[in-house]
Amino acid sequence: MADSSAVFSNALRTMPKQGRAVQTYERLLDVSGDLLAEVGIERISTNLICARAGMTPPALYRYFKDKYAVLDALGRRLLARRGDILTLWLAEVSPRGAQAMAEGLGDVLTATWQATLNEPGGIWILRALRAVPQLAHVRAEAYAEMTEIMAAAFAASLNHPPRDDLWLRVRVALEFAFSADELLFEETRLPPEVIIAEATDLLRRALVEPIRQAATA
Amino acid sequence: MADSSAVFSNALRTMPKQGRAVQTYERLLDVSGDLLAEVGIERISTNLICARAGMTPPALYRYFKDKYAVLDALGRRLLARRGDILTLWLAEVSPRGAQAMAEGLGDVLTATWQATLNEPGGIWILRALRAVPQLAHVRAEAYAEMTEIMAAAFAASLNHPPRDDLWLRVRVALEFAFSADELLFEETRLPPEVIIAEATDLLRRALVEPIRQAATA
DNA sequence: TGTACATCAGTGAACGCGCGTTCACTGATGTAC
DNA sequence: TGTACATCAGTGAACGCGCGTTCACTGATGTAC
Repeated sequence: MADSSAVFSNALRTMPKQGRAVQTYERLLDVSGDLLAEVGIERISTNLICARAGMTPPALYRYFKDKYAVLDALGRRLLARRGDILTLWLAEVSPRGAQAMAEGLGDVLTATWQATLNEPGGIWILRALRAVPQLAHVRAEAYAEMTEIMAAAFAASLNHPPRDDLWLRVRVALEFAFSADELLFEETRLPPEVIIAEATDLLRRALVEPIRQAATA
Repeated sequence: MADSSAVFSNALRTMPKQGRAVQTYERLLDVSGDLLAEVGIERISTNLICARAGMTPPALYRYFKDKYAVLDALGRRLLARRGDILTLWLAEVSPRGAQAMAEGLGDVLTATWQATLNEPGGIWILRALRAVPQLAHVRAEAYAEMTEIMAAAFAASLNHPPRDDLWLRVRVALEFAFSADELLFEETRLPPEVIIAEATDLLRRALVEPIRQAATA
């Protein structure tokens, strides 16, 4: 499912070839995620990452061109996982029509949230991607791609509503949906199920129903 | 309108007293915003801010306890301006009922977006507030407060729908609404009016209509 | 209105520290015969 | 199956630079009489 050209940026130096190297590579990313949560984007450093990973700096620079390449790879890895969830879900549910999609909305929101929860520093990676100018394009491209996939799935499962309108509607809905993630991490006084239920309800009203109406009108 | 306890954090060292000092203080914040957009949150530095502002570091440390106090103040200033817009709008429109609020939704979205546009580095300030652990609470508190105000206005102008449900609905809607800002800055291929119209439509369906139904049911 | 003094606003120069990154190297793993 | 060699994976130690912050100071503004 994961397209390797999306997962690995060209900012990488050497691809890990041996099993041991792959472990090192993944470990550096995991540690980076943890540190992003602990010390934040403007305190994290390559030296710190290496120390925490039990390695020396040249080990990092073997795989990553520079500091931003680490964050770039970290972001792509998480976005690819989130993207896979959406793609899998669409493949499963979109042949069954808009009704099924409306009903499954809560599931996919939950699954996406869980993927971010399971990723070391998950939410902090998403936030860093937004806040660092050098990395913003990674998020932008991933979201544009997801919009494309989702709009195509909607168009296919309905009576072909106007293409551009649909694209924009899906784009806005996707942005709304992913901002629910943010809420889930921030608003910890409320149980996640309640927040997800609420967000799902809003999205259903906002996205799915209008499209169904447009299709049957 | 602006509550000074919200605008000025206690991380400030000395309050500016003379007119010249106020100018210096505001100038440091403006420059910080610009630099946030130019070099990003993890490249900005106190030395850089001072150099760009045509001052020396001790001038900055006269007013700000440390580097985070600058970003804290910068964030509070922008959030206060955005909050004022919401408060003013609610005061004007909420006495005229839910219908008027639904109709004015596009206006307040536009005004909030404009406020961020006019602020040096506006969108980058919002992003930085999210991405830096030490600052995240500033945004969280401001949004919680806005939710309170907005929920109160809705409750007052309707037949008192259940308090907790309403709070959550408004909280989610607010998060959605502010994520539209992000979209406006990111998706520059589309004209802003189109994005705002779309976001407004989704929010109307998501927030205002359900509450009206709940109130009349 | 002028002067003496107190307070406010900013400068010049530097501090120690950790940053991102690299050089020259050693040890571990895979491959050919 | 054993050995020789090539390639891959990582280490040790350090570099120059800019970071956040401070000390002791000078100049600008306000205030009392």
